[in-house]
Amino acid sequence: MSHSLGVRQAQKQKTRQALLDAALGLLEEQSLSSLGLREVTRSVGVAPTAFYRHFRDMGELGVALVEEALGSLHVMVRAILAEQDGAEERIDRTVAVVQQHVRHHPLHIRFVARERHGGVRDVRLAIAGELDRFAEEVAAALKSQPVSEGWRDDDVRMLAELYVDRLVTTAAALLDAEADGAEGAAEQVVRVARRQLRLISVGRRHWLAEGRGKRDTP
Amino acid sequence: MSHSLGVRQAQKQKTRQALLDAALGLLEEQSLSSLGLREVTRSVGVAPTAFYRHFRDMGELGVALVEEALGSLHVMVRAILAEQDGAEERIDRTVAVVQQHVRHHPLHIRFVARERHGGVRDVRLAIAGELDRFAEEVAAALKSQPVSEGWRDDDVRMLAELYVDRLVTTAAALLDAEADGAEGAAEQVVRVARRQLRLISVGRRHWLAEGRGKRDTP
DNA sequence: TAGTTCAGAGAACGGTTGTTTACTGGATGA
DNA sequence: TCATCCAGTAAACAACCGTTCTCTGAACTA
Repeated sequence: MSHSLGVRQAQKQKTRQALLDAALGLLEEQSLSSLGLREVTRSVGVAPTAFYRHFRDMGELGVALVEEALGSLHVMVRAILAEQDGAEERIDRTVAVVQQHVRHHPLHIRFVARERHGGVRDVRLAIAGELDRFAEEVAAALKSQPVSEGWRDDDVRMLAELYVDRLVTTAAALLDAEADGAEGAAEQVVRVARRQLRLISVGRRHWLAEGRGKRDTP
Repeated sequence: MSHSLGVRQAQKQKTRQALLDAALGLLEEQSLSSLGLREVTRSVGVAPTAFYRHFRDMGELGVALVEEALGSLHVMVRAILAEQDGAEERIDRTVAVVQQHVRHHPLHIRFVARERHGGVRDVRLAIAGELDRFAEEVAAALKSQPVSEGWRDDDVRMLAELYVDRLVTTAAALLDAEADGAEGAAEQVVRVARRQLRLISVGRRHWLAEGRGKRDTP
């Protein structure tokens, strides 16, 4: 893969990225369905009509932002689950990675949290699809752990979704905590998140002995 | 409390409610920050200026909608937690109540899910405050259960937040499931939610023996 | 009954929006 | 070198927005 993109294509991708960046910045304090095309182009410093050279409408830009924001999740899950430490340490590492991810990409996290149930259909679907893929990866990773021996596949999946939702919620809470002045707020969120994951982990270890059985083996 | 409201006040509250209802309906397919004042009044059939007799701006209407949507949560939690059945049956009842609540007030649920991280600050704060109160009630109810003996207060609170988040997430998922054609989708969401709550419940019962201790009693 | 209050109507304002149409001028490739 | 392509420009459009000001008439109060 050479860097031969041509001056033409290179410049185009440059302004395309500028549009994405400008939109992401403006979306810190409003939602996608209220963000205007002109607002974005004005922020970049190009003519309104230039927008159409890159996106059909704001919805399409939103979908592009989803890929940009959630594409890096996959390397993240691998980084976490590759570790061979104990469950306790892995939980701490997981929360730490989430916290540092929020610190490095606050706007992306904000965007996803906001538009996950937002007013633009295509964007909602894109986020749902991406989170679904993410949950599937987590499920695969969980399944290969010794603790999951004897688990039904859909139970593993159920657990994975529980984890994913918790991580997303934690990320959103961290964002609010770090934004809203209070000093120890972020640390408080981290501590609660750790204990919640730990409790889920405890439930996981006792699932087969106690949680199941009751319904399936009469 | 007599019904002496006066014809004047009665009529005013009537159109105020009409504005709220119309807004809630329009918010099914867009977010609050993109909903226009004129759009709402047009939907009701009154002049745009009449809006100001009831709300300063759309944000204020949004806050009113939050109270309307989340005010009924408190009777809900009491209804669920008042039951004296086993943990298993209580979980099934809880999910059933959530499902029926979603069916009866889909627009309210949609609104809360969407604006919880939406673009209007005051509305976000109102929702956060209401959910906080809700979590506090759940915590109080959990604390009075035998299983919580020996639990630290902030651990109970941590568990309560875990439950509340799960219920909110489940409600939103149910909404999407019932909207998006597929027949068994809602039932699938219900089954997963039940098992997730059950797993958390298992973790809860083994928390003191295994989850704690490790950190606090060396 | 006479005077006051006030929810809602009506018209007008300056400003912003998305989209169309026609254009320019530098990169591109034969 | 020269014709082609195409990212970005410029102007104009009708439609919509939030907000202000003035007015009306029915419900209130004294």
